[in-house]
Amino acid sequence: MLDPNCHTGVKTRGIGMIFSDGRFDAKALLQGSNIRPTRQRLGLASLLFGKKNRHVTAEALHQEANDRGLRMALATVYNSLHSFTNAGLLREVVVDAGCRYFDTNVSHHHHLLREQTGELVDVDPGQLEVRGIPDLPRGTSVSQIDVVIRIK
Amino acid sequence: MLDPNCHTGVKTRGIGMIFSDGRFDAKALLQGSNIRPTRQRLGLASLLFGKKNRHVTAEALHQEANDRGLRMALATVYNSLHSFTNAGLLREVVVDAGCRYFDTNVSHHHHLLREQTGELVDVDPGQLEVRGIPDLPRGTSVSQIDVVIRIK
DNA sequence: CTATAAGTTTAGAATAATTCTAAAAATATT
DNA sequence: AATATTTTTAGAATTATTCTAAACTTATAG
Repeated sequence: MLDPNCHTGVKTRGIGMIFSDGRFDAKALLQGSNIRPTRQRLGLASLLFGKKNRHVTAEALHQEANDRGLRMALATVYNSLHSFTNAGLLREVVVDAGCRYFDTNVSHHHHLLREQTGELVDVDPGQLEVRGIPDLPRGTSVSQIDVVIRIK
Repeated sequence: MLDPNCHTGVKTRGIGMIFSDGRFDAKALLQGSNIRPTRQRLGLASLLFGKKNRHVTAEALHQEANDRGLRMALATVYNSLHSFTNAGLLREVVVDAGCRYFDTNVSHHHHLLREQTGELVDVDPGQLEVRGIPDLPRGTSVSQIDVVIRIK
């Protein structure tokens, strides 16, 4: 049986971004999505896609970049998150009316939210099933179904 | 079979808030929840609970109140929405990272969101079923499960 | 009823997250 | 190398919301 976390395994993002030593090729990933591999974007891509299934806010990612010595403006983090999202490398998850979360897992899945900490955990759609989708208004179609399990 | 909209029928909010002519007694509702029936709160309660299953933002409700000649500050709308929510008369629905929606249907149910318009429609939990809740971290429990069907 | 206490409303300031602006810097193309 | 295009940036602007403290309303006590 597959590891549930494999849904967004690095491999799903294209070919040629893993070095033989296992390191991650951010440059190939960005170029494969027609995003210029600038210093800032490469740094952010490494932070985001070097590990599995991350959920970040712009603020937190900016902080993390800074902690690693990657100096850049917060606006650049926002710009990059939006570029990555438009390219399909990230998707936004709505779990909080106060700020935006971006998820490196772009395949269909759901979330478990620890309300105390704001921590998000992916839930495999093979495990969690939604049945009984209602009739939709004429001329509309489902664009996405999100399930959020809030725990405390 | 029950009307799905009946879940938050006015009756579920307590006794004594419907006049014999069908009009809605906002004062009794608020008093029953230990909320002082001020002019502003009475006006907002009438707008909110006089009809079934409403989904409002503070801005929109403020606008609506103004249009009906109920003059009040936007801060009062926020205060009232929070009071009502704390009293269990409303619940917040998270479907947008940009602003807060409040739902007059406080019973367990789900939502259909028309992405084009921002319009929310309740989905009865008897109709839509979620199966396969994953194991939770030790010491935690489910506080709520939200399903949002986004349509376009 | 009045006086007093308690709670509410309000305008405007403050905050938080995000987006915008336009000039400087980096990257790509000729 | 020169030029064109795109990106980054600091700081201003915007949006939604919360805070503040003075004025006002409502409730309670005498």
